[in-house]
Amino acid sequence: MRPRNEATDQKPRSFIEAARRDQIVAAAIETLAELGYAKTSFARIAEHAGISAGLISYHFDNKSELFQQVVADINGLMDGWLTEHIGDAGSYREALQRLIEGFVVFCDTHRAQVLALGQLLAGVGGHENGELVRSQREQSVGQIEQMLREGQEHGEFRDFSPRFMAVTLLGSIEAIPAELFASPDTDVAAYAKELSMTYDLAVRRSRLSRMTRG
Amino acid sequence: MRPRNEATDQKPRSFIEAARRDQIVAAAIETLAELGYAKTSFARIAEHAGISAGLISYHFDNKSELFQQVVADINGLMDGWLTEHIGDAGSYREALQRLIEGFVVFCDTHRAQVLALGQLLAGVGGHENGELVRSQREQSVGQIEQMLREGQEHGEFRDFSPRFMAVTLLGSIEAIPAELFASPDTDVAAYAKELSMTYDLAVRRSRLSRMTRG
Amino acid sequence: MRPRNEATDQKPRSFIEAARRDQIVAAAIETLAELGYAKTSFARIAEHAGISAGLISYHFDNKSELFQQVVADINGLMDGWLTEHIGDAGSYREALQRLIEGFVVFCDTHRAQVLALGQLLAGVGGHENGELVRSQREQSVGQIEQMLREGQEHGEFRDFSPRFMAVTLLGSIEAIPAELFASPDTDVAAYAKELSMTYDLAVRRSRLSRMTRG
Amino acid sequence: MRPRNEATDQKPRSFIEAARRDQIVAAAIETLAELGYAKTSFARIAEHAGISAGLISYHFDNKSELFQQVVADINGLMDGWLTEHIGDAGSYREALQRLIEGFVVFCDTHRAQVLALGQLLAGVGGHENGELVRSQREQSVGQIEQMLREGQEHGEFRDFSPRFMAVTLLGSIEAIPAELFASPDTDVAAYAKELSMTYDLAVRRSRLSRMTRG
DNA sequence: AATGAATGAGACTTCATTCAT
DNA sequence: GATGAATGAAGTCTCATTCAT
Repeated sequence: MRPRNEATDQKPRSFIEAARRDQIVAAAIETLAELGYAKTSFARIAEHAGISAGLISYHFDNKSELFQQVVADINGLMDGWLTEHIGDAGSYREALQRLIEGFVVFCDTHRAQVLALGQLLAGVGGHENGELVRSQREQSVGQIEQMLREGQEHGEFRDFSPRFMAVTLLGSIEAIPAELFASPDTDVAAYAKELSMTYDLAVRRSRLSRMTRG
Repeated sequence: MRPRNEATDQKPRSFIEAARRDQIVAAAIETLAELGYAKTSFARIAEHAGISAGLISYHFDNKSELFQQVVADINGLMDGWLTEHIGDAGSYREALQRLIEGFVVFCDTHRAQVLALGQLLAGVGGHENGELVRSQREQSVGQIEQMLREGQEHGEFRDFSPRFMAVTLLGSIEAIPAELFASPDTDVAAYAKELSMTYDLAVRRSRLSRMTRG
Repeated sequence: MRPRNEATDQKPRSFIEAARRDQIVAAAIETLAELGYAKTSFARIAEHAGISAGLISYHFDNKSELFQQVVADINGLMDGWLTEHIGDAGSYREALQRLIEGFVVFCDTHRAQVLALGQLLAGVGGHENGELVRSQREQSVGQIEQMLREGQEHGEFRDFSPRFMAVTLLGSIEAIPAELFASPDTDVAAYAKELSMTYDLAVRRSRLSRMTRG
Repeated sequence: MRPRNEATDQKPRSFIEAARRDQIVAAAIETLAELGYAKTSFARIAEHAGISAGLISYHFDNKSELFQQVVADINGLMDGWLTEHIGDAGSYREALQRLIEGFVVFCDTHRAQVLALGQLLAGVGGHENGELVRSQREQSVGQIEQMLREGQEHGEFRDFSPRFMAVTLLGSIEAIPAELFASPDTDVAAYAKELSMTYDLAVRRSRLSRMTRG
C-alpha cells in the first residue's frame, strides 16, 4: 500500500504525497547541514519536520532513495539558478564569469543546500550510492566541460583539457561552502569577483596567442 | 589497563604496541577508502587487519582517537612528501609549481590515503571532530597562503587575496582523488602539468604589470 | 522519536506506553530480586518481560532512568501502603508500632520489591546514581525522624537523637528481606510483633521518667 | 603453573604469593569502597595496586575467589577486633554493650573495609556467590545469637527470639557505614553510646521481671 | 495518510580471562 | 612471578524499517 517510486512506476504522485516528500527532503537538508552525514538519522530528520520517523519510510523506499531525492532536488535547484544567472552572455568568457559568480552567490544564499550536498557527495561518496553520486557529478562536470570546449572552439579559451579544467574549477567551487562556514565574514561579492578573474586568467587565450592565431 | 595516549602521557609506546597501532591505522585507511566513512566500523577495520574488534578499543581510547591518528599520519606523510618534493626552488613561481605537481603525484601514489582523508574531513566535517578537522584544514590553507603571500611580497605574484587563492587551489587539489577514481586512466603527469600551468597563469604578475612596477 | 520523559516534558504518556513502562519496571524488579544487581542486564529484563531488549531503550532514555523509575515506583507503593496501614493512631507509640509492623508485613508481601530496592540502593549506592539513592534514603530517614521527634515533644519518647534512632530502625527494617529470604519459614506476624516491641522498649520513656517529668 | 587454591590444595602458598594476594585484596577493598561494586573491575583494582590486571587472574582463580577472599579477610579482621574489644566482660549486658560499641568504632576506623563488605554482601547478595555470603552472614548472626541466648539463660536478658534480635541488631549495625558516609561529622562515640543504650533497653529484663523471676 | 510501538541488526566499548614472553 | 597483547562475550544504545491501528 505504499506509493511507488516515480521513476519505476508511472503512477503520478498525489499532491499531498508530493508535498510531504518535499517537506521531508527539506528537513533532510537542514539536518545534514546541521549535524553532518554521520548523525543524520530518520529520527533527527523527523524531528526537524515535526513528523514521525515511520512516515519517512512510508514515503521513501529507502534512506538511499531519500538521499537520492535530496541530491536531485538540490541539483535541480542549482541548475535552475545557474541557467537563470548565466542568461544570454555575449561571449564564452562572460558566460564562464557569470557561471562562476552565480555559483558563488548560490553557495552564499543556499548554504544549507550546499553543505548538505557536500555531506552526501563525500560521506557516501563513491561507495554506497556510488552510481547516483558519480552520475550527478559527471553531469556537473560535463556541463562545465561542454562550455569550456565550446569556448575553445570559438577561440576564446586557450588550449587545455576541458575535462581537467572542469574538474579543477568544480573543486574550487566546492571548497566555497566550507570556507564560508569557516570564515563567515567573508565578502562574498569580492570572493566571487576574485574567483571569476582567477579562472579568466587561467583559461583565456593570451594576447599573444590571439594575435598569432588571428 | 590499556596503554595510554602518547600525547598526554610520556610513557613511550612499546615497539609491538606502535606496530599494532600502525597496522590498525593502515587498516582504517583501507576501509575508509573502500567503504566510505559511513560504513567504516571497528568490525570492518578489524576484518581488514585480521584482528578482533576489541583490540582496536584496546589500542585506541576512542573511534575519535583512531581517526585523529589517521588524519595525523596522513598529514605527516603528505608534509614529508611535499617538503621533499618542493626542495629548494629558485623562485616562488617554481615553488608553487612544484607544490602543485607534488600534490598531484602524491594523490596518484597514495590514493587510499587521500580518499580516506577526504572521507574523514567531509564525513565528520565541521561536526563531530570539528575542531581537529578544522585545525588541520586551517593548517593546510595557512601554509599555502603563506607561500602565496611571500610570492606577492617578492613581486612574483599578482595582487589577490592569499587566503582566497589558497582555498581555491586546495579545492582544485582535493578534487583530484575523486577524478582519479572516476577516470582511472587519467594521465597523471599531464594532469599535474596542466594544473601547475593553470595556477601559474592565475597568480603570476602579467608582463604589463611587471613592466609597470619595475 | 522516543517518547519523552514525563517529568521534563508535559506531554502525557499514552495508555499503551504507560502499560509497557509498568511492565518493564515490573520485569526489572523481578530480575533484580532474582539475579541481583550485577547480573541485571537489559537482555535479562527483556527476557522476563518477553520483549526485545531494544524496546527497553525505546521506553527509557537510560538504564539509569529505568532504575530511577523502579525506585520511585517501589517507594510510592511503600508510601501508600504505610499511609494506609498507620492510619489514625491514638499515640506516637502506637503510630511507631503500626509503622514497624506495617513495614514488616510489606516486606513479607512484597518480597521482590524489597529485594530489588535493596539491590539498587546498595549495588549502585553512593556511587553511580548516588544523588537519587541518597535523596531517597534521606527521605525515608527524614520521615521516621520526624515522627520520633514529635513523639519526644509530646513526651511519649525518651531523649535520644531522632536521626540516630531513625537510621538504626531503618537498618533493622532493611535487614528483614534478607532474613525472610534466608529463613523462609519465619513467622512474619511474630517477627513484626517482636520488632515493634523491641523498638517500643528502646524509645519509650521509662516509668520512672514519666513519673519524674509529669 | 598457577598456584592452587589453599582450601582445596594443601600446598602452602609461598611468602611472595601471600604478599601479592594481600596486596590485591587490599586494592580490591579500596576500589569497592571508592567505586562501588558495579564499577569494580580487575582493571581498576590493578590500577589501585599498581600491577597488571592479568596478575590478578594469576593469583586468583576467579573474580569470585577474589571477592570471597575479600570477605574472608574483612571478617577475620572484624572478628579479631571484636574479640579483643569485648575482652572479659563481667556480664552479658556489658558484653553486648562492648560488642556494639566495638562494632561502631570498627566501622569508624575501617570505613573502606565496611563499605567494601557492604558492596559485596548486597551487590552480589544472595545470588552470585550466594553460598559464601549467606554462610558469612549466618556466622555473624550466629555469634550474636549465641551471646544473646546465653544472656537469656543467665537471666540478664528478657525473653525474645535470639535469632530475631541478632538479625535486628546486625541490621542496625550495618546501617552505620552508610550513615557515616552520608553524615561524616557524626560524633562516633556518642553514636556508639546511643546504640548500646538503645539495645540495652531493648534486651534487658525489666526490673519487674527481675523481681518476679528471682 | 500517519502514528507510534516494536524488532533485530549492528554500533562502540568494557570486561575477565588466557597466553607467549 | 609478572607483563601486556589478545580474544570473545556481553553490555548499552541507536538505527532503519515494519506493521497494526
